[in-house]
Amino acid sequence: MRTTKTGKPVGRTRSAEKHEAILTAALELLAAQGYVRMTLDQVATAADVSKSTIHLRWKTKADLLTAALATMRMADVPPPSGDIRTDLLSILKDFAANMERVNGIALIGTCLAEEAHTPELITLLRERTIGPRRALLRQVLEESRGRGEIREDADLETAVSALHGSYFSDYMAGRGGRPEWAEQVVDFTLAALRTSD
Amino acid sequence: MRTTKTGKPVGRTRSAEKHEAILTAALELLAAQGYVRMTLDQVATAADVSKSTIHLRWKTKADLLTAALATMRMADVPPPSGDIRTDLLSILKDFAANMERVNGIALIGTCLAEEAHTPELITLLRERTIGPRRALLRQVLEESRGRGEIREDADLETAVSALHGSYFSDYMAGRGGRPEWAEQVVDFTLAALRTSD
Amino acid sequence: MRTTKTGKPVGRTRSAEKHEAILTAALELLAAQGYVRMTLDQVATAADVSKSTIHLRWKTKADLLTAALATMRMADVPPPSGDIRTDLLSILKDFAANMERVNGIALIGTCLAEEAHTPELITLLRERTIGPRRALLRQVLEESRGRGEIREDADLETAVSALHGSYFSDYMAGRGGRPEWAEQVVDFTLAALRTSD
Amino acid sequence: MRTTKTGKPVGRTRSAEKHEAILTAALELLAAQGYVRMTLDQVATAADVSKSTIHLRWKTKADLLTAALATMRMADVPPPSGDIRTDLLSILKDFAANMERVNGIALIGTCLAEEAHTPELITLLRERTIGPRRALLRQVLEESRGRGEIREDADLETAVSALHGSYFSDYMAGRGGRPEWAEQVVDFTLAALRTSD
DNA sequence: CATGAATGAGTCTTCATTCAT
DNA sequence: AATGAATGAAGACTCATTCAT
Repeated sequence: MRTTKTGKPVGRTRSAEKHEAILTAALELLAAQGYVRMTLDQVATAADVSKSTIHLRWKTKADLLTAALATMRMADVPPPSGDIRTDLLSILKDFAANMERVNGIALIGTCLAEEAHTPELITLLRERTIGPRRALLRQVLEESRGRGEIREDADLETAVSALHGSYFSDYMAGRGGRPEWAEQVVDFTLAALRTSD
Repeated sequence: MRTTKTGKPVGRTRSAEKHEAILTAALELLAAQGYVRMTLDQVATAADVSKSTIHLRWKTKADLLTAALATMRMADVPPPSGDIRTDLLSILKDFAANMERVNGIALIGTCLAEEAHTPELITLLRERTIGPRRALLRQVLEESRGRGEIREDADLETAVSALHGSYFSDYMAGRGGRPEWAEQVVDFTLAALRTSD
Repeated sequence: MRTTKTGKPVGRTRSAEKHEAILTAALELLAAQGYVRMTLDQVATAADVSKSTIHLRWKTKADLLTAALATMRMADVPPPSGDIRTDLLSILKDFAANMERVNGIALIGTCLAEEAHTPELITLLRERTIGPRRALLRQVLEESRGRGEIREDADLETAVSALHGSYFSDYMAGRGGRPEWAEQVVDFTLAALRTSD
Repeated sequence: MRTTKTGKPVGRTRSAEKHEAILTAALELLAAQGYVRMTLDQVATAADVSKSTIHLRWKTKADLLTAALATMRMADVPPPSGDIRTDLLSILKDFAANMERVNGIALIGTCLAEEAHTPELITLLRERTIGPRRALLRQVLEESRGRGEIREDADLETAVSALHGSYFSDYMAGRGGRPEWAEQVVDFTLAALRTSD
């Protein structure tokens, strides 16, 4: 963008509200409709913007949706308490809440389904949400191991996969949304990890 | 195949072949392209059939895909050996092989993404593949518990979710396809379940 | 196209009327609007056909217009009389009549303007109309030379260009459509060619 | 360039540069793309100006292109030598050179194709380039006739059309760009015009 | 004056579905 | 039963033009 000598941008400035409204609408519609079914018309209407305004900022539909996904970020998790059970629970409950808030299952479904055509989607999801979430879990486990609460030779990565993955297996099996889920999987995991004394 | 009273197959032999060819093509394309991207033209071409022939048997695209998904069945798993570790491994490895063979992740992604528009898809998947697979796992665990190898109060359903779900978490995290996966998650699970003595 | 054993085409047969109506409409609109301005909607409406029907037969707009141009053919010119002046006149008058009937100037203009983007157009025009027309003229000249009415060393190709080209120069100069044109250019040409004795 | 009474250039020097840059870019793009295909964005980019700056000076696309065409002028032809053959050749060669330099065929094609929608274009072309070029030719012929080298009753206008028009016929026939063209058509024309003695 | 944002109208093309043979 | 033609309803993207800064 060109600027004047004083650094002020020349011409009319791009509306930040519109920008955000578009991305928000796009993300919601992506979750609700899936990549292909979602139309730019819908986004334009939802964001109260003309279709051309969207194209002005993102050249293609794929670009828009990539940008929309890139805005996704994990919500903040309370700081670790030092108690492994408490901390794992708090991460998983936040995870579940997040998934429900943004219709995460559908979003993930779309990204998986689109992998062959638009691989950026699942990559972004991985970087922005899946990776960080798993990292949080792993960190709690490592610290606990540092405190000697967990067996030295425990396979923490597998523990993370169990904690995180059981959510999806449950959803697919039709037992998603159970409030006990977090407690159950945490206790199960701890049983596998704890130093046997 | 239907037969007449005399045992001779009814006239529409040719039709039955087409029937199957269509369903097979539809399933493959569903996994490869996703629900919306897959077109009836593609199915028709792949099945070497006219588009009208498809519509003759299934009124709509959704009907066809529902039928296609309904044909999915778990491949046969070797009979239980009685050793819990062996049996769980054999089930999980068969599961992973299956997923790769039919591009299962993409298929599941599509069904999840489409849940709002075509809920039959995920339902079918659940009934035909997810449910049975989980049932197999559960059965092995229960029998082992019957033999006293597993704690009486063990949460078997959560164990199943961990075994099954870790596959998805791994995939999403970009660590799918690892051959060690099955061993690792089985050993992790057994550590949680075994009677501590 | 697949056919039955008896050679009869299978399924509904493609309407020859529609086919022709589309091509006719396309050619007319091409002349009236030019390549880019002409829309498939206009063609569909003019031919009383759905847009999809057009796409069923021609994959793209360029394909359609190429096909439309390819249908162009010179109208029939009366058989040569043996008198050079009569024959040249008859060819040129037919040429002028044709040009007016199909709005040839606009058509040629479009093909020239599109040369960079759709070179097939001018090529087709050349093969179907310009080339044959010039060939007719040349043939009359050659036969006349054979009869000794024209100088042996006369540059017939240049004569053809003068006869044919003066039409365009006149049009561009704003003196198109003059009924005397043909006589004048023929007499001029003959003056250049005749054996001086 | 305009100047104040004191001879100092008027303030909008910068503006005048832009003005010219726009017109130049427009003319080039008109020849390269044709009326409809050429976009104001392309012009703006080529002229290093914003689209709005264009609209500030010309209300519509048609206005701009009309103005652009109006800037066209024949390049200067060397002063007549008094020898008819030499002078005709020099005019025609300059003509051909011009046509190639500005992609004149495409430009003319566009103007002809657009005649129905934007008749100003061909009118301008006629006034600025075709007319003057033909006038040059005619003048040489008339002077030659004045010197008695050409028959009194010769049809000079037709001669001009032959000289000028053969260029287009040749181009359309696929024999454009031949260096001999000018000589051939001049000699042909002179053969028709010369006083037979 | 000059710029960039914003937009509405329009265009080609695709596709599930219905018709005619 | 099976085929291919025909279609209406969309959808992504483009562009001349108008606004706001």
